[in-house]
Amino acid sequence: MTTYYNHQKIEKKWQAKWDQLEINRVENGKGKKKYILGMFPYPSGDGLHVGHPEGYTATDIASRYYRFQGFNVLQPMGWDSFGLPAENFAIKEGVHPREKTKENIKTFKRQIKSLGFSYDWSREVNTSSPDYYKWTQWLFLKLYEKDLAYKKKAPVNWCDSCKTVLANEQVVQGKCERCENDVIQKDLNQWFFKTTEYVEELLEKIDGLDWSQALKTTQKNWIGKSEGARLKFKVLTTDDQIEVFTTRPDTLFGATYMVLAPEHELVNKLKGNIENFKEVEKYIEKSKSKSNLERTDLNKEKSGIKLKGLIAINPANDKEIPIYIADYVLTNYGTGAIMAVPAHDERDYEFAKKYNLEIIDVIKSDDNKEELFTGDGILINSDKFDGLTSSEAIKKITNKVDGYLETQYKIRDWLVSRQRYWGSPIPIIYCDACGTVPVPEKNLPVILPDDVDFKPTGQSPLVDSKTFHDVKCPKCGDKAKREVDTMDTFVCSSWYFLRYCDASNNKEPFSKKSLKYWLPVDLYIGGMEHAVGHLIYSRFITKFLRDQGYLNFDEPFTKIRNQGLILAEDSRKMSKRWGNVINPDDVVDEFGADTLRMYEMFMGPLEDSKPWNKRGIIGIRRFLEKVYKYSTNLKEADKDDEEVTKILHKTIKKVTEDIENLSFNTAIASMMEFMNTVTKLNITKDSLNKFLILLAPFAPHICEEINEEIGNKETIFNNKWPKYDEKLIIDDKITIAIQVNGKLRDTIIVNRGISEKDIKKQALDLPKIKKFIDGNEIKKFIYVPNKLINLVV
RNA sequence: GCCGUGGUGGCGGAACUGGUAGACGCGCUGGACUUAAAAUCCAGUGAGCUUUGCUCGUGAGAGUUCGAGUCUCUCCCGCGGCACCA
Repeated sequence: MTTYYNHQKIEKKWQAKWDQLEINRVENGKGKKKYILGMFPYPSGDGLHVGHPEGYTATDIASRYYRFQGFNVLQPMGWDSFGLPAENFAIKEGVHPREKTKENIKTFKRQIKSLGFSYDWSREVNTSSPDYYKWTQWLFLKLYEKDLAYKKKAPVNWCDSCKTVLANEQVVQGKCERCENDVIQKDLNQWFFKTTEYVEELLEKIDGLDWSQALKTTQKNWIGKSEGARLKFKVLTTDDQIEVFTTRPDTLFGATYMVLAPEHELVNKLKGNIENFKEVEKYIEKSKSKSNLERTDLNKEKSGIKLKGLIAINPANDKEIPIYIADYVLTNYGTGAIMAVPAHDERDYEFAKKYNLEIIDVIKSDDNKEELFTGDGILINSDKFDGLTSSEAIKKITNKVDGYLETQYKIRDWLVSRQRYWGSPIPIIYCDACGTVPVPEKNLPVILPDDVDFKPTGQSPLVDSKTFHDVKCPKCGDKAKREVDTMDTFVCSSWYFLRYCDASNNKEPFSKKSLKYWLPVDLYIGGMEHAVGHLIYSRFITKFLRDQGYLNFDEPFTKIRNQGLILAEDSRKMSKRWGNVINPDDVVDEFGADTLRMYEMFMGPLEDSKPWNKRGIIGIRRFLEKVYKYSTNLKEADKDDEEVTKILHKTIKKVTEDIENLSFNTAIASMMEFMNTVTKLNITKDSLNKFLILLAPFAPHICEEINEEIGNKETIFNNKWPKYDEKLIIDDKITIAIQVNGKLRDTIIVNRGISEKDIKKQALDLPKIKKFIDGNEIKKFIYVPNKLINLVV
């Protein structure tokens, strides 16, 4: 490729100059603000992926644009640098995770810097540095103080390949998100954050946010609210009761049997009453051995076993009904037991058919005579409740049987402890005498020790560290032991956006004042994969800190956009396995950062996934060459002719609006149109300057270079964003489309504002139109001013 | 299954509240420059046909309308989320 401009030279030159001028440095509290944020990367050993520059270019364009508009813009960058890959690398290669992480960050930083993003690097954060994780530990202590961090023995997700527990959010389709190993359930004593404390607010406030519908529903589904009632069923000849949660108390008269989860405590408690306990035990063993995936496989036939000798009483009609256990009932949702209404629930219906159980219709379906009807309707066979609608009956029947209305959620508390090394230590000490004792704030940070063996054994490697593990109790001074688990890396990333506001504060995690000025984040761009993890956690932490008086807003991220995946040329995901990965370094080398930035923005809408196309990059490079060539050879006009003025103002308008809407692809298209128009013409230097400012957020290096070459003294980024004049965009001559019966037949050019009478006359005089009307009577004449005419004959 | 989202040339994609479908870019075709090529520049480029022009055309089918890529209904397909959640 011939190069008309030397991108390697000028991009380096301006990056150094901007650094030297510190033009991207921002101060707290100066004028109107924008906080524009891209999700900080995990600095992996593979280096930057072309997906990173996509989101980061988008935030950079927005940041530069708002600076041109006079805003004080915070656009920071940092490293989400704790985590498993560095530790696994350490196990394999014997390099300490700290060293490996340091090296990776260095590579990432070089790569990111080569793209010319306008970050304020003085605010760089690094979650694995003690200056940072000190405050992650502080956050833990604050949550602990308020009982929102607690330790509990519970069935948890365990990945036997990663040798650690996982949060629910890290289990995808029953598999470990990281290594795709089957996740198994284990009863372990683990630390949790009580996200459920804020569940109602987390759900409710989603609607008010400027997020994509997809993101909103994903998060709502994850929270999984359902409203229903809690009802109790007596178990005959015992003092026990079975509690169930149901969303359909209106169908209670149709409950013909009950089902317990195999793990339900009553099964063991009442084993003396169960005549076939041997068989039952066998069934329980069998379902325990099934993986999560098997158990939740929808296609499999339901199985279960009757608990012989146990009879429950339907509280609505005092009927005796049998009790089963079946693994289609989950132990960790609701009460782990259900009332089964086969006439009005698909699963119960299937089960009842298989085991020949009674089916009683209690809701009249509209018209169909099917046995199964799952909708709402009018009650029948329900004694005095007959004739009520479902919604009326829900309350009344619940009241009658002394139940109560209840809301259930799918979301669980956040499991935050991990049995691995490369994470923030949990600031807790266990003392035989005093119990669980939090590390006093003044003793933070609890430093991650070096005398450990990284080999994962299922216990945290910190267990082996003499310097770390054995400690004095802060309360009584006796021998005590530290908590050896570390925190989930998502704890670190749940508050990093706060730290940027005050990144070098060593007295507190952030000053209230700095948060008050910068937050909430005005625009947050990142991948959709964080919909249920990071974004829920950050919202939870924000609400918690608000309630503790540290900040004064409810939601951290007012507006989120999720950049789409960049696929490989073969439309598959880029992957080392397929050998189709594009390295941004190569693209920057060959075409330059400006070209890469603009190409990624030109590929399509930000939120769509789109395939890479090597040829497509050339189009952008050609465009930039054209701009460079044209600008540096410009024969200045004294005055712009009308056509130039018009296209310039049109372009200003389009680019301005498109940046605000993050429609970067069409903004670029309009700048190309501008160039296509003016290359044949001479324009004034003033107009050229304006155009260069429009382009500068997209291609900062080349615009800065041209700006200098055409004799402007100051950096282009000291300018104001150009304004457009709507009046100058309007054409005097306009093209009117002429349709006959809705079909385009001709167009005419007329003066703007022509009267309906005049244009009708002109239109009817057109030979083509005459031909189509052909003496027929005109039934209707439709005129859309300055646009079109439709003649109906 | 439920929820969300999308389906437009050879390709990536444009089209504001219904109003000239295919902007912009890639590719392709022809031409200029060149010994030649690359690069660059100019022209063309949805399909079909009986080619001054006409017909068809935005996943399929119906509807509303003077007029539908855009609105309504039914269906098909892709992508993403949840999924035996009671």
